[in-house]
Amino acid sequence: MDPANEPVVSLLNEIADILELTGSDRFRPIAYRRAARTVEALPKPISEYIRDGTISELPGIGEAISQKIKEFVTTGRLAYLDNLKKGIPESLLELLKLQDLGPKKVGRLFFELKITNMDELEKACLEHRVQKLKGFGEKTEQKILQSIRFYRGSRRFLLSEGDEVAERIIEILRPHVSRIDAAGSLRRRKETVGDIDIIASSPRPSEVMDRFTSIDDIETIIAKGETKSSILLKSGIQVDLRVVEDNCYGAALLYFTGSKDHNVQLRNISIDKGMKLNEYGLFRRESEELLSCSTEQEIYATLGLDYIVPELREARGEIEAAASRRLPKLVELKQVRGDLHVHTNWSDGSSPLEEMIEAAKQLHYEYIGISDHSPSEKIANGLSVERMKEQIKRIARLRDKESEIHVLCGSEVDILPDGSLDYPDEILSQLDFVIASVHSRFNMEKQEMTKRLLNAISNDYVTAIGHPTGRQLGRREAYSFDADTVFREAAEKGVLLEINGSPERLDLNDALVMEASKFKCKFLLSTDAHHRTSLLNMKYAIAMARRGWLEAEAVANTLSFSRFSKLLN
DNA sequence: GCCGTTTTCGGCCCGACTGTTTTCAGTCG
Repeated sequence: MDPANEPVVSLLNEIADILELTGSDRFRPIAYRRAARTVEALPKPISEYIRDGTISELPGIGEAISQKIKEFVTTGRLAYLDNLKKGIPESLLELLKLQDLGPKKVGRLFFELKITNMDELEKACLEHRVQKLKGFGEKTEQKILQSIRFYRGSRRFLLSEGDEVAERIIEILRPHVSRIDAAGSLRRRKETVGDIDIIASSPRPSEVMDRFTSIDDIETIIAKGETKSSILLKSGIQVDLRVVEDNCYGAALLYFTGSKDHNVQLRNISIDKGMKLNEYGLFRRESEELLSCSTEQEIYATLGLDYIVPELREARGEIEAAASRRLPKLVELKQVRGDLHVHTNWSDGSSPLEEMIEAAKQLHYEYIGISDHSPSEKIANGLSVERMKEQIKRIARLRDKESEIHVLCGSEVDILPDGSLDYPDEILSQLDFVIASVHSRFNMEKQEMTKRLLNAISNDYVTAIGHPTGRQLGRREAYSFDADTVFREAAEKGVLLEINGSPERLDLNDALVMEASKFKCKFLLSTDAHHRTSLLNMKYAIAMARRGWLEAEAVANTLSFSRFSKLLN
């Protein structure tokens, strides 16, 4: 999400929360939440949509909500919300984030027990006052206490962390199932995952559930049923398992892959066509006759749609594209022919040059580019001019010996605060390529940072901008810069934009890839590997590229070496 | 509050699981 939009997303969600608590029309909060999701997915600050008058064209944002956003953005306040909040303590809303506590229950806790915040709720549970309320009981009270503990330690997880957990659990369950896959946001390759959804088919579901709920690092079993169970692992990550009959596996996989908005759109199309879609299949609405369910492909086809890969299922126009046969032919991992953002133990990597080259050969790459750090990165043992010259010679010798792979010598060169580069032209001119990155002064003013990046782009030696926003998931926000201006200039000058596949970066992300594509930018997929095994992280760069609707044509390192090297000159 | 190849008004995805009920409301995904 563009950091500038965060307050608007919170605003819309807060309105939805209060509307739910006070329990008026049940669809109004849904509308606000949908609008919040739309704003969250925007690649640019909402103020730009207000300025060019396109705000009310955004899905789920109509006249009323766009007026409210305008008021909030221009004045920093919203009279409607101030009014709504009267009599509702701010701290009450946080209780809605607790698992198994929704607006109805929170409302009753507030009105009947005068509970206004998490600590008071915890106390009331410990004193067994909550179980005395009608409709609440002993178990509810225990669940609330558990939810509070979970909430206090919860966070979203990196896609790579999710992969690791899912792969392990799938291996444990595999002997008991016919088919099994990770679904949900993990399968859609979102940059972070909140929990893990696994879907399986088996003739003996209870056996699968028994195995699942006896995995050794379980903190608690949240729910256990014949077809659906949830566990919380000690690591804090929740895993949901759904077991279905094998003949309807496709329908279940489709349903549990989401996204929610994509599913809603599919269901609406089904209704329009006199059909009904649920996790058991696609049915004729009147007769309940089963039309299709065994594979996702078949279900999309029955709905008159081309197959939509999971990475695109975000309700960003993919359904319209599928209906009119205009889906992009997305770039694939096997089309990537080289990796240029690779560190070695010359700077802060942990593998020697030779090992990185060897690892690239095992991936059947045609080329690999070495790009250690420049002098300013003292903490990363950046290469001085002298050491850089030495590495250039060393790589030249290795290159001559190599018959299987082309070895390029480049550098990840710091973009200094004024936008100049961290090596003199004498060095830059000897390098095969330059990835220019910002590693310092992240808190510059937007205008200044934009100028800094534009300066770097205007340098003739620069091949690509590395991790263009500088964000690190869960740790550091993106620095502020005018993305459109930078993208336009990069496209103009033929400077590539990196899609950095390092799991804590994923930079550019999907939304910014889509935005940059509007300016016809070209991209460089890379891993920023600091160890030979990290070259495998190319799959995460691919994930962002595919979620950003990229075709191979827009990705420079899908080119053969001869064409790629022409691009470098 | 949003939205429209049957609608500018009347809909708005749909089923599983849990706990507290004794037939169902609340919550979740």
